[in-house]
Amino acid sequence: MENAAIARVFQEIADLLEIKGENAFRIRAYRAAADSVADCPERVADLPADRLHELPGIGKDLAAKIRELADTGGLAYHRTLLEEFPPSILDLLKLQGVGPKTVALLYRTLGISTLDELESAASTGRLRAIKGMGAKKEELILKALDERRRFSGRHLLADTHRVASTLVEHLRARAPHATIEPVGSLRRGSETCGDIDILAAGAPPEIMDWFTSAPAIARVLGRGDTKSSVLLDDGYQADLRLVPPESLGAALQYFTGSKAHNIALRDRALQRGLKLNEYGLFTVDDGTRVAGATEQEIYAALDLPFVPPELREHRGEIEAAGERRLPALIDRGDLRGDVHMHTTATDGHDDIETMARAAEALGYEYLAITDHSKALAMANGLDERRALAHAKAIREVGRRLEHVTVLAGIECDIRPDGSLDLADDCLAQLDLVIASVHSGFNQDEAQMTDRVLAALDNPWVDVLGHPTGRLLLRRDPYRLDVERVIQAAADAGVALEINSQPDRLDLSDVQARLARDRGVPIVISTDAHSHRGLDLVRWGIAVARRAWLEAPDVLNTRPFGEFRARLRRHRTSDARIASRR
DNA sequence: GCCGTTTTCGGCCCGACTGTTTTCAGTCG
Repeated sequence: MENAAIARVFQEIADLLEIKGENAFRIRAYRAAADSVADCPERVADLPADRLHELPGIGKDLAAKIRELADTGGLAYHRTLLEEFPPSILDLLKLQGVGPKTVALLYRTLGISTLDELESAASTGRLRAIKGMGAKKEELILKALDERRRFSGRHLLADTHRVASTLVEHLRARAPHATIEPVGSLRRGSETCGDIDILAAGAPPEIMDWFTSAPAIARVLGRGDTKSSVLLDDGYQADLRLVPPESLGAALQYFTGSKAHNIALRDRALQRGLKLNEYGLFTVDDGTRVAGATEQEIYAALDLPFVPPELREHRGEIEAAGERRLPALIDRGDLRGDVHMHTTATDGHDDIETMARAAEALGYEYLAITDHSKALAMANGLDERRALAHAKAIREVGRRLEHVTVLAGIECDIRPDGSLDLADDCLAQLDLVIASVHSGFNQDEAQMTDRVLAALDNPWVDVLGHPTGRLLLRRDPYRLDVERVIQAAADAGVALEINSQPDRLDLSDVQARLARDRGVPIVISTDAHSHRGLDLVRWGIAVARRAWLEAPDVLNTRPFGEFRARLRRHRTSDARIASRR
C-alpha cells in the first residue's frame, strides 16, 4: 500500500471524527500522522515496527494501524466509522463555508449525506428551517455548490505565481510605499497551491477596497479591515492580510507557514517563555514585545538562523537550524548549464542555434541538445542515422559559438521491455544520453521497475529523465519502486533529473532529497521546447531548494570540464565503456 | 492519539470574519 493511500485513510478518519465531534487533539494526531506518512520518502508499509515509531506523530496505536493497512489493505476502525456515516458525507466537508459541525447538523436534522441532497434542500428553502441557519447561509451553500462544480481546487505553482503577481502588482501600483508580498505555499515553492495569500504592511486602509475591486474578481467572500478574501475568475481564492509595519516579520513568518512548521516554532517559543503570533514574539509573563519587524529577528530570538521558506515544511528544518546545519541552498545563479532541451529536429519550436544562443544569453557555460528518439514517432523522433546527423549539426553550431559549449545529446526512449530505442553504437557516439519513459504507462510496478532498472544498466545512459512520469493535477506517477531506482542510480553513477516543466517537477522534492542522501548525482533541466522554455528552470530550482539541495549536489552547477568528467560514461569503470575509450 | 531537561498524566497554536447569536459558535487559514 502506497504512502498516499495510507495518508488518505488517516485524513478520512480525522474528517469523520470531526463530524462526530470527537476530541480535537485526537483528530490532530490523525492529521499529523497523515502528513508524516505522506512526507516519508520510503514506503511506510515496508518499514519494520521500530522504524515506524521513528516517524514523527506515529506512536503505538498508529503504528499498529499502519501495519494493519499494509497487511490487509484496510482498517477495521475506518470501516466502523464509515458505518456511522455514509462516505459521501465527506464531500460536503469540501464546500467553502461548510465545516464538520454543519455537516453533522445537516445529517442529523435532515438526513442529508450527498451534495445532490444538499442542493435540493437548499434550493427548496428547507435549510433555513434548521435552528442556526438563515437565508444567508442557505445562499452561501448554493454558491459553494456551484463553485465546486466549476473549480476543482489546486493549481500549478507556475500558474499561481502568474496570477498572484498580477494581483500583487495591482496593489503595489496603488500603495507604492507599502510592503506587499505573496506568502503561503507560493512563497514556500510548493509544487501546487490551493490558494493565493498576500500580505501587506504599511498600506492605507483603502487597500482592502483596491483588493476587493481588483480585475478578474468573481466574488468577494469576506471583507474586513485587516483581512479580506476573494474568488478570482479562474478559480483561485485569494486572501489579503494587512498588518502594521512593526509586525511585518511576524506576519510574513506566520502566513508563509507551513502550518506544521509554525506549530513547531510556537512550541519552541513556549519552551522559552515566549508567545508567537502574526503580530510578533512576546513574553508570556507580561506581553513585552521581543521581536516582530523582520523574520530574521524572530528566528534569532528563538536561537535560530533564518530558515528559508522552502524548508518550512516541518521536515527537520528547525532541528537542523538549531544545530547550525541548515544547507546553503542552491540558487538559480549556481547553474552553469541546461542539459535537456528539444529543437525543430523533433518537437521543439526553435533550431539548434536559437536554443544555444538563448542558453548563452542566460549566462550558461554549456548546454545539451537532447531531441527525442524514434519511438516517439508523433514527435518525429530520430532514428540512428538522423541522430548522428543531428549530432554533427549540433557540433557545427558549437564550433561557431565562442562562449558556450554545445553538447550533442539525445532523449532516448526506454522501450516497454527495458531496452533502449537506439543502438548502443549510436548512443556511444553522443556526448550525453538521457533515458526516459514516454509510453506503456500501464505496466504493473514489477514490470515498470524492471524496465527502468534495465535502462540504468545500459552503460551509455547518463541521466534518467523525469523519473516517475507524473503530470501534476492530471496523471499519477507510473507504478514504480522509486527507492530501488534511486539505489540503482547510485550504484551505476547515473544522474536523476529534476525536470522543471511546471506540470512535471519530477523528481519531487522528497524524492530528490532521498536521492541526494543516497549519493545520486542530480541534474536540474528544463526539457525546454522553445528558447523561452529555458526560463522554466526556476521551478526546478524551487524543487531542489525544497529538497535541501546545495550547489555541489547538482551536476550542472559544475564547470564544464568537471561536469563532463562526472557523467557516467566518463567515470565508470564498466568494461563495455572502457573498451570504447 | 502523541509525547516527555518539570511530566507516563495532562497538556496539545491561535486570531479574524461571518451569520444569527443579544454574547457566541462555526469556519478558515
